[in-house]
Amino acid sequence: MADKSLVKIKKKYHHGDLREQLLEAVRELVEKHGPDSFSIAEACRLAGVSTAAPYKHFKDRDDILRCVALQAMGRLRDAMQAAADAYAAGDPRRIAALGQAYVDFACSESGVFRMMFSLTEAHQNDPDLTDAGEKAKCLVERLVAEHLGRDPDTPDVKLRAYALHCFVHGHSFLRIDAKTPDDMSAEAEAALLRLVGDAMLPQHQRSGYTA
Amino acid sequence: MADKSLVKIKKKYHHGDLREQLLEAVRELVEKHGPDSFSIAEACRLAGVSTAAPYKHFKDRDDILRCVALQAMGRLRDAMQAAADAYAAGDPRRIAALGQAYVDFACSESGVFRMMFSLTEAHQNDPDLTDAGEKAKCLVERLVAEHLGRDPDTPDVKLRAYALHCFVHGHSFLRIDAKTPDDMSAEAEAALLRLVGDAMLPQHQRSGYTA
DNA sequence: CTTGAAAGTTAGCGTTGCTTACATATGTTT
DNA sequence: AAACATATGTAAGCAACGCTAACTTTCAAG
Repeated sequence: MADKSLVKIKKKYHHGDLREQLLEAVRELVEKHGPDSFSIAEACRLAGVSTAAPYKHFKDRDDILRCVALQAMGRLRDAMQAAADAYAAGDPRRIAALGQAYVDFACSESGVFRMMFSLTEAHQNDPDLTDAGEKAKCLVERLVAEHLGRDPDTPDVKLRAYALHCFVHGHSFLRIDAKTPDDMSAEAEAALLRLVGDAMLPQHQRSGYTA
Repeated sequence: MADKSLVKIKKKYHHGDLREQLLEAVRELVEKHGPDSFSIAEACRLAGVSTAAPYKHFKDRDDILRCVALQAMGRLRDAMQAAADAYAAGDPRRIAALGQAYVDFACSESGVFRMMFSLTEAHQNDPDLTDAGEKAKCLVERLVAEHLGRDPDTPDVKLRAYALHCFVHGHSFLRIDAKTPDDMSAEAEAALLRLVGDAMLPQHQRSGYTA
């Protein structure tokens, strides 16, 4: 019997760590039941706490989702950074690894990934979220610029970085929606990333790497 | 005072056209309040009907969303077909127009577009929806094959068609999430589509067209 | 006409998000 | 140690929601 929940139910009157435990509970529920059909009440039951308790730590439902999304963006950015760090500057595999990290995150946390991009208008203008998004964009632009051997502020570099983002973003969504052709294999996916990388980053082809 | 609702409230006991009017009401509400925060009850109020009435026409909430999504996919496909038909076979602008139609649909109906791709697992395996998706995919593959002067069943053609789909899909999502760089202008968007088209469809560059 | 199906209604159940009022634990001050 | 302020929990309750059951109205076929 696999109970993989990381949420500990409380023992004492004061939970001690309810805020984090609630976020974790919501994360698990979003992952299990999808972003729409989760309820605060269910998360409370998971944490063994009354349904009014969350409102000592969060403003409302949207605030909880905002925090979960914020944590997720942090994890995504860390994963991308780690993937990029695995290769030296100038190595063309660096960009592919970055994209692969993005896709892998979407697949392994499809619920929260979908949630991150289905937030209400109230969330759209949230400074924390837009900030995290901006940082991720800069990361990609820096790597693309480095890869092309150009300045990150060039319009063309920004456009190419954005195009790559569009691609991995779209592919991520199509994958978790199971709309990718005949359940694409890992090899086919790697080939796809390579094809797009080669097509969008001309420098790629002239380098000495072949992997 | 602009009341753009197309929903007519009922006059007689028997509405006469409740099913379609409900779908229209839901479409408007999804567009106005987002895919998550709409309620059947509100749609009923719009149509001037009791909250129990919808269940004579639909199984449940998910069934309603399924039908709205199905109609939307029809509209999307029509728009893509029309865009493609605007140019002769072999004209490179054809593919760009196809992509532009996809993006335009996403922008003009961002609510339902988002909804189409945030359906529950129950929807994922719905034959009608997967069927509509399959048809759209074939349309793209046919045009890409035609454009490359190759057979639509080539793995490479399918891969390139899928890559293009990923790109426009991702761009659409990023646009309606207002995550596109500095509110990209129409010209910049056209340049983007051209860049990606040129990069992904080598034949493009060798053709005589310059637009 | 009668009658039966189709398509509405009202009433109500259980769940949800959230608020208010109250209870309990913790830490600081005196 | 006593007392208070603060943080954090509970209990009870409201309005809205999705959905069902049972009843009523309309319409069309026989």
